[in-house]
Amino acid sequence: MSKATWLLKTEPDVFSIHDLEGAANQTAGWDGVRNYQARNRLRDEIQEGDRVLIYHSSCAKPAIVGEAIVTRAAYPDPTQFLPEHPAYDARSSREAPRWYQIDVRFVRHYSNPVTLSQLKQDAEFADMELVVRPRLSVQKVSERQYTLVLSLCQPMDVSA
DNA sequence: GCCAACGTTGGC
DNA sequence: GCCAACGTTGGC
Repeated sequence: MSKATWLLKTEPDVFSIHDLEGAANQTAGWDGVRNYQARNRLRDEIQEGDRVLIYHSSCAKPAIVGEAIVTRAAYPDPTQFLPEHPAYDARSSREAPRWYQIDVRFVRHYSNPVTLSQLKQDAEFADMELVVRPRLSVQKVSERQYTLVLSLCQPMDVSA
């Protein structure tokens, strides 16, 4: 199975790529997803070893800010069982969990985050989910789109 | 803070 | 199962 690429959105005020980098083992559970389509992708499609682009939303400069890697495939999101937690779901149960999460590990920051504004201006990204369906929090990224993101996220390196 | 887009809920 | 009401997201 070849490695797939995903884009995960997060609000940096709540959990940023810097928080991921600073976490134990630079690894964190991607919890709190409460949308069925996003849940289905987490649960059914994302595999250990897949590549993840981290996107910062609801902030001054919405952008793809770096990369992570999936270190654990889907398992029940424990926050759904915690009554005090904002992501608690009274309709879920440990016998029939409703929500799932994955674990991701920090890989790197982009020296030049790729902004939403850039993506919108570039016709190459016209069919990217981030542009077409911006509210979905777990998005697929094609190989071509990933390659294009790479070409934008760092200064030109002629020695490479 | 506004508001458009869109997901979810619940009455019927 | 439809659809109106309502809630949330997230760019601007």
